[in-house]
Amino acid sequence: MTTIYDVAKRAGVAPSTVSRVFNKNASISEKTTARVLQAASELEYDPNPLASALASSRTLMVGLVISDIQNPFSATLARGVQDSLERDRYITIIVNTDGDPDKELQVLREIYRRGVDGLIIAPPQRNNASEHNRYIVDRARKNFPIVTVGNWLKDPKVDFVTSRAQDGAIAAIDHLVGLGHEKIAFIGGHYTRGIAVGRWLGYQEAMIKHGLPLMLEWMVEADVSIVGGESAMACLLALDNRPTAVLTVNDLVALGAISTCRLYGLHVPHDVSIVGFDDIPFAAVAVPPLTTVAQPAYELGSRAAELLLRRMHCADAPQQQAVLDCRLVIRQTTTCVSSA
Amino acid sequence: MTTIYDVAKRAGVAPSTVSRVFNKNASISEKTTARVLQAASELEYDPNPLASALASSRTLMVGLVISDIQNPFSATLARGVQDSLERDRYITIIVNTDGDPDKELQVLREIYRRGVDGLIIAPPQRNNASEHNRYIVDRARKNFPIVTVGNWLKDPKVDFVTSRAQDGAIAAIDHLVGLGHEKIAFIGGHYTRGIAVGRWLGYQEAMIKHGLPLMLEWMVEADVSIVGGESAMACLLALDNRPTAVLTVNDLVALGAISTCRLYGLHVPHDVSIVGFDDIPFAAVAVPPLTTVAQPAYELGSRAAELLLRRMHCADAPQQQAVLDCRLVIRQTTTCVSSA
DNA sequence: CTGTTAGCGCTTTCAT
DNA sequence: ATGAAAGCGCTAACAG
Repeated sequence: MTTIYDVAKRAGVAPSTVSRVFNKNASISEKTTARVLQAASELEYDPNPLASALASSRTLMVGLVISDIQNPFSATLARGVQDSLERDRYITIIVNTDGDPDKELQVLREIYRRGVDGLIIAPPQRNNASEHNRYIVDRARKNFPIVTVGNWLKDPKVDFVTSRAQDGAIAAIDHLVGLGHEKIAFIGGHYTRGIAVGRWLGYQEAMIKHGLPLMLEWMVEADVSIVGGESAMACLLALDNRPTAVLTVNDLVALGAISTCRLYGLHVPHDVSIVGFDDIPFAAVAVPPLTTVAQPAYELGSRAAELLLRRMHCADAPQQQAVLDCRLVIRQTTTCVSSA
Repeated sequence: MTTIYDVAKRAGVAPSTVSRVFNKNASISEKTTARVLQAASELEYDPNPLASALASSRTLMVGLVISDIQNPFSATLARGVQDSLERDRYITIIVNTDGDPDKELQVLREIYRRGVDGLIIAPPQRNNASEHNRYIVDRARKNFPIVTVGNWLKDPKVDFVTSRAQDGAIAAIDHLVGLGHEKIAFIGGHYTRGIAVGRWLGYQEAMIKHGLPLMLEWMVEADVSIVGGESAMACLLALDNRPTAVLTVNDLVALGAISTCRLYGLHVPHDVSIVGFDDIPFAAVAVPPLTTVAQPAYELGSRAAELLLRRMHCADAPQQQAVLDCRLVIRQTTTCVSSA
């Protein structure tokens, strides 16, 4: 293991000079720089990140908190984060909360004490009074860089990026209404989850706008997974007053819902129209190809990373935010309401 | 920030004693332990992992090298790794290689110099003479804990876990032959990729076993993605002598292949039977539901983590390995060959 | 069972 | 522009 001292000795300079050369922050003469670099390469010197971290309290690590990496949306977002961050030599530590508030707080703590330089939380829990949101805001107020995705914690120290999911949901309902649907249900995530809120609101807003009834039995909470979609759809189909169309909180749920329809001998879209959310890669190759509200998952991640980088450079910059558009992708799970 | 010295002073003991209490490795009297713990909690002491890492060269971090977290198989495997590792307070650093050997070597280096305590590589490149495989084996021989998944580097210092993918591929071909197919193609990953090799071999072995021709034009390499499957299938369909069935290297490719079939007006399974590999969550809800060789992705990950943990505890344990079974899941993308 | 004493390898004032 | 020196907070011999 060759250290900064070895290099210093060989180059005939002080250790601090070597440090400066490698961190290119102070001004060092061309000549010295060259000598140091020469010595370093001869000795195959490789700076030790741990020592550096201890001395400077900068680790070049950032934490990414998501609910589950197995969700394609999260995975794509994670790639967006990682790809942007690695250009600046940061590594990303991904932790899963499984949507459990307790676990979220726990991983948040763990990752924070590990000394990450910043945090991306996608999405944070929704309840602003909750212990972990207080935890997050506390850190942010102490100038610890945090950006949230999909849900803003309403504190000027917390940067955030989000998509216009609410508008996306409205576009979906508009589309459905345009096809003649009036009995439109919504399968949402558990209401406490942050990222789903815009979808709930968009659904409700659009229904009201069109003068359609907001029926409690048509708004069902589900796990945001294939299985969750399956059982939620089963509930809907058990109703006397069945909806003719349903908007779902994400594509996984939509796929599950379609699967249940098939199980019940119902044809999608002729008997039931279904709209998903996210436009994960499988949406396009599903059968029928899924009509869905596309969210820019990768870009949400990369933008979050960019905001975080800027914040880490400059702790007292004004609050940052980025809001990206969603886009309704009409494929083949939606059609005119049947006259039956 | 309260340090180990603060706690030591308050408890009236030496710093090293405090350290011992927190690492529960040495024997400390009940009484002292209690006093230290008391003092620590009063001061809200939280050990600094960075300092600990520098002093002990143990970081409680392990690296997980995969090709792409967006592949559901990798994502599930990653959860298997993370869930097992976090019980022992390790964090997992996930890096993607995108199947690029250069990138693999680069991330391997980066992660290694960060001081991870061990490495899981899933899968490593196949070429044993390649620079990065030499790199891996070198580290392992110097007692750096490494376990590979899906491909063994043929060195006794490298532990590994794999699945009987070859048997799985054989079972798939047996199934197809049982349905009367003789013109069976294979869409594989790029041949240099590690994990795909067993599938190639299984396909070939089974074809030979059944006395069926191994035609070059029926063995096509593709990106292991939906898009890769789409174009590979297009190649197959452009052939004069079209296969009636195809085994694919994974479900993504299978889904892409099915999509292309539909585009060409071909019915799956009546015109073409398709078998996937992995049994990702989408396989079951695909239409038609995908016949596929299920791999225990999560368990591959968790077993890899277990082997790694053991290896990290005991550097000179004998070589470890775990081989898990695959299982053919027959759904609805395979049927008897049509007499047409 | 516990204390003393050196570091781990780098950064960072403070000088010059 | 560069050097000297004092840590960052913890661990690990070694000694007793």
